[in-house]
Amino acid sequence: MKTLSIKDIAVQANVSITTVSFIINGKAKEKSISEAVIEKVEKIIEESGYKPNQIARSLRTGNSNIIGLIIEDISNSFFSRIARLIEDKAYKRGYKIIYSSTENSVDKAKELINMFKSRKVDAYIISPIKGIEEDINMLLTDNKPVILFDRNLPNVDTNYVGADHFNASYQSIESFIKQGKKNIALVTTDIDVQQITERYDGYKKALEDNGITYSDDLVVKIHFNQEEAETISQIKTLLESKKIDAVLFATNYLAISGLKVLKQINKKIGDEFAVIAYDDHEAFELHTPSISTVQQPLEEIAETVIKLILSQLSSKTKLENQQVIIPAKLIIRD
Amino acid sequence: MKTLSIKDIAVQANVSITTVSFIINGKAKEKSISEAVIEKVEKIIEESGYKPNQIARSLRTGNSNIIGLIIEDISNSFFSRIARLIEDKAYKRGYKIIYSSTENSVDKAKELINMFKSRKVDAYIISPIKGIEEDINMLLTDNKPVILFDRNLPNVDTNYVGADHFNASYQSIESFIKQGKKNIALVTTDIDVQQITERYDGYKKALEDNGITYSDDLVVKIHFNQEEAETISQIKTLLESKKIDAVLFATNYLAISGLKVLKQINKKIGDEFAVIAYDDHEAFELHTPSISTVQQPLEEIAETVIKLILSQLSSKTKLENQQVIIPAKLIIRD
DNA sequence: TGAATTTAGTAAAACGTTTTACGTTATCTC
DNA sequence: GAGATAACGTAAAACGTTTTACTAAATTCA
Repeated sequence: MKTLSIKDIAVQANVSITTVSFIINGKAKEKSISEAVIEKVEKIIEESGYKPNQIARSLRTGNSNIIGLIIEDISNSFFSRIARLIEDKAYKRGYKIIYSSTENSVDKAKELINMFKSRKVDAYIISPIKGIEEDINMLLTDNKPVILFDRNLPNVDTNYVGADHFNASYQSIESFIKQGKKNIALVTTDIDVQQITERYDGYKKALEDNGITYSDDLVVKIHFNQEEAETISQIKTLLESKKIDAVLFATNYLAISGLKVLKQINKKIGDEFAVIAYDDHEAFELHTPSISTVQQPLEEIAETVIKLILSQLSSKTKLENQQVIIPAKLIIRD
Repeated sequence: MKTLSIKDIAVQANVSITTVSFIINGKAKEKSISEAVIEKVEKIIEESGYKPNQIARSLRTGNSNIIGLIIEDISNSFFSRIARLIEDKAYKRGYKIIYSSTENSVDKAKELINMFKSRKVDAYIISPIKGIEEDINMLLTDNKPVILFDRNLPNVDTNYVGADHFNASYQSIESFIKQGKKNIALVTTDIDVQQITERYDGYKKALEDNGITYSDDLVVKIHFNQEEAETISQIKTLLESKKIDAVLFATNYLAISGLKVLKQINKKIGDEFAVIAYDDHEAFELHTPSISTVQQPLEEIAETVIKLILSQLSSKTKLENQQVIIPAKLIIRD
């Protein structure tokens, strides 16, 4: 069964292809097609179930109604929740999402950008990594809307939406200090992206401002792509050997590993020892005791990203770039 | 900056478009293009950074190297983990994934299938819902490979990959019974999909086989799209009022809500009261005490799905449909 | 009434590829 | 040395749309 084309409809309705095209695209009035013809054609389209070939459309118009979403890892709940929200909102406005995970590999990220480019996606939503600045700049010279989120790139001049990582981290540490904690550790990753370094900077600054000397011994940087067993053993070393009385985990998956360690070594969270995790996770609320977390405003981030994209897509002229920083919320539990 | 086309390359190399096309597609040898020309053209392509326009390619060839993935909800960790695995494996074989969530809406599912169709995706991976049988059958008459996973549709004759939900459920209940439990509840959803009814049937059969009378009072079916607060209150009613000594939760998100209830009403899991959750979740291992779960073989499911897809895509003839049922694993914790 | 305008519609080019069918020359075979 | 084959390559159609520039008839206007 050959699939129908606009030509088949035209033949059946005994009008030209052009006329059908105008009707499909809602330009019938403007192009002064008579009511009678419009109805006839629409009826045929309806009955035959004809659907325009989007590929041909894209080839001709140069756009696709598709937005490309590039994230670190769709199986991380932070990203999958954001993806769902973005998908949802985009869908309501007639846009589809293609997504892919970079797994923090520069090569894969570059490849993804290329693939999206050759598929003519209309806009890009990227949670970027260092090393792809040039590729992004090429998109920008192509006049494609690009929104970075979660992490910013210093050398790229475009839109950015993200949480205020520095202050969230700062406040977390301050809350530890107010509880009288003195030996506050930080478990973070070694990937060199802005939102991670901000969390680190917030940690450091909060200590300084409160007269606590920063010590490298209390910070462990976990290698991104390693096995969880390795991560667990590194965190275990930290938590066992030191007289640490509080820990901030810089990502939710590090916190998960950390909680596993605490269970293994039977170290209890309570008055003697406090924990805060960055990025909420269902496990944290359920944990006994509940784990305090820094909640990113997912809904707001997604909404802002989509709003920026759409306003750019609908505007003829290049809009002013925007940097939207949304406060994160420290949720103290138990 | 206009983007380069194959024509620009041809002009620059002073050969025909055809020749460039043959070289790009590795048909140079076969079409007896000389080594010299090949090298020249490849050099120009390399230097200019030319990338073929996939849209034009798709229009001409009728396929896209894209696989469409339709799932219930990308923010559910079961699906996001499967998606990540599938994406990964597809990517290694040169295929990209477009995904979208149905949110269990028949209309949205139909729309998605249409959109994928008009984008000429090469194959479909679908975690289906009732009501889209006809749409899927149309894909099949179009000779597109379709793999259903997680849930099967009785009236659709195609490939299926999923876990053995009936037995997993049966075994869970049996393990309760072996522990001496008598009043075993089931918390499930009201969506009418195969993998959910199988879990229900396994529950019922295990009770029967062990001489325990089934009671409707011990089963609560949660409406799919409702607010979590509502869900929690329904589960609370169940767990508070009955002398229940064990519960099987039929999905991970129901189990999460259930655990929240237990925390609220301060009911402890232990010798007196046992819990098993379907589909693992990070929260379960961390929970105190750890929660036993039915683990689906994600890796195997993803691998099998991709294997089936690829063998169909590379085969000229229609292959025999396969139904792959993979055992799930009951993990008893603590 | 005849020029101008409006109404109703169409032909054909263009988007960037792949692929079929064909055209030269050079080489081989006997 | 003539016919066949191989080597090297190309022109042009086709994929299914959108859009520009156009035409022919009907209506309006003064």
